[in-house]
Amino acid sequence: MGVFEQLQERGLIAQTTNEEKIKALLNQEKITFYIGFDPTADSLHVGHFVQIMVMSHLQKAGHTPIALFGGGTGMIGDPSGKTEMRKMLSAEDIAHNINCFQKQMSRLIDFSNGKAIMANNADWLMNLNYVQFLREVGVHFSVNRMLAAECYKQRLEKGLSFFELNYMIMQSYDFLELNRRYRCQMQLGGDDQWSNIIGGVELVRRSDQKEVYGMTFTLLTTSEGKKMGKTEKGAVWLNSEKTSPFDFYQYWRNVSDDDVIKCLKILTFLPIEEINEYAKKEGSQLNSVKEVLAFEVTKLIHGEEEAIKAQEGARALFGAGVNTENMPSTTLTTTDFTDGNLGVLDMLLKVKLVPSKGEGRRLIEQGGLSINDVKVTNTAEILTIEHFNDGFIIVKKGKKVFHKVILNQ
RNA sequence: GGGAGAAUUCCCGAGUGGCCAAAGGGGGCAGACUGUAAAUCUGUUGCGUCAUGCUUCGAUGGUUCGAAUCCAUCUUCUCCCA
Repeated sequence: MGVFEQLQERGLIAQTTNEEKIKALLNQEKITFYIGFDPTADSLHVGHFVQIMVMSHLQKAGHTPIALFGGGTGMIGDPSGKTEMRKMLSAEDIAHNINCFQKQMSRLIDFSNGKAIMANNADWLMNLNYVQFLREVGVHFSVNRMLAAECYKQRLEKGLSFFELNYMIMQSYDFLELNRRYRCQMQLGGDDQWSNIIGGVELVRRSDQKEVYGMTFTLLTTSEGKKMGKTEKGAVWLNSEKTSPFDFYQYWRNVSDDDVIKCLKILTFLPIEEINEYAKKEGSQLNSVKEVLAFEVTKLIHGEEEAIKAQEGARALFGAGVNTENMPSTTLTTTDFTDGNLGVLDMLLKVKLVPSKGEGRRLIEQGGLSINDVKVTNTAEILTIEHFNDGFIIVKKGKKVFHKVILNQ
């Protein structure tokens, strides 16, 4: 089975510009392909993870990935599917973000010995001559067709600036440039990038008369159609400082039944046969499959050691034993106390379990807070140093959020 | 350049002088039920030493006993004409 079929079987492929040709290329030749990443934050998130998995699959099949960072396009921001214009990032932010991306990506992609390439489109976009660019590249684009593109429709209702309309052209130009520099033959991306990818494919054909290809993958959405990897607190990040391995693990541990198999296919390297076995399970049996998913995904991102820690931590909390070792924690010192006392509400606020005292109060009133397994009923409850005789207390918020509060005397 | 309209609490969206911390929905949080799932039901959702206190309705000033609601200026956005 070729790598194309593998990707297909895992449900990764959404659209292709020419399925037969791409299949032949991927299965029989060694090609160079690229995926673009917009440096809008200082960490990759789950959405990027899918792209990286695909890169990795293809790299293992002998192809050469180019990770293209949008240092230049990031100066504009992709309007696709957005209802509002993105706020502009400064050049310094972008450089910093790219740096962070590179570090994280190196975990999953082998960049040694030219097995993969990193590029930054700022290298060619920033020095473009406007008139020359319009003459060479601009002539190949039809505004009529661009406006008809699905991704701009939403924006047309709310207003779209010329500034943003150029995003597509710049991304297309990237393909042309990468084709010239690295003989890159294929662009991959999330399904929301389809319009932009086609733009590039057409530009290369018109400008250099070369045949190149594009392919998109399924966006990782929940069964309800929402983008996956978002929580109320924002995105689920791959950076352990922004999303702890424990929380990361818990995110996957808690996906809904309908999404488990899909996630296993897309986000892990488990053999498809094994996944198909899991897919036969039903009902509450699926619960254990979620554990597999959470473990595997955490292992890929944070390493096996962290994954084991997270798993043990979670099992201990939700199971019988009391293992508090790997729980998220906050350390307080005696200076956080006044005369050896600390109100529960203040404590909750200090460890950021709650954004305001009002919310903490409500939490307690509704019976959602326990300390060391004892339900807190009084909002005015005072914690003293004695509560920390073991050196810490276990705070449980709701059913799933555990936090260890350590006292550093 | 000319004309019309809009800006409300996390989001959508009511509210057009006091009864407005502001309807309703979404989302969030908590409780019940469960499988650390989904669905459902219930409560809750500006801040506070929470008993009548404080700060919110694009910004700044003004009118008034009293404004999210009226007036002026400004900012941003949408639409129509050029």
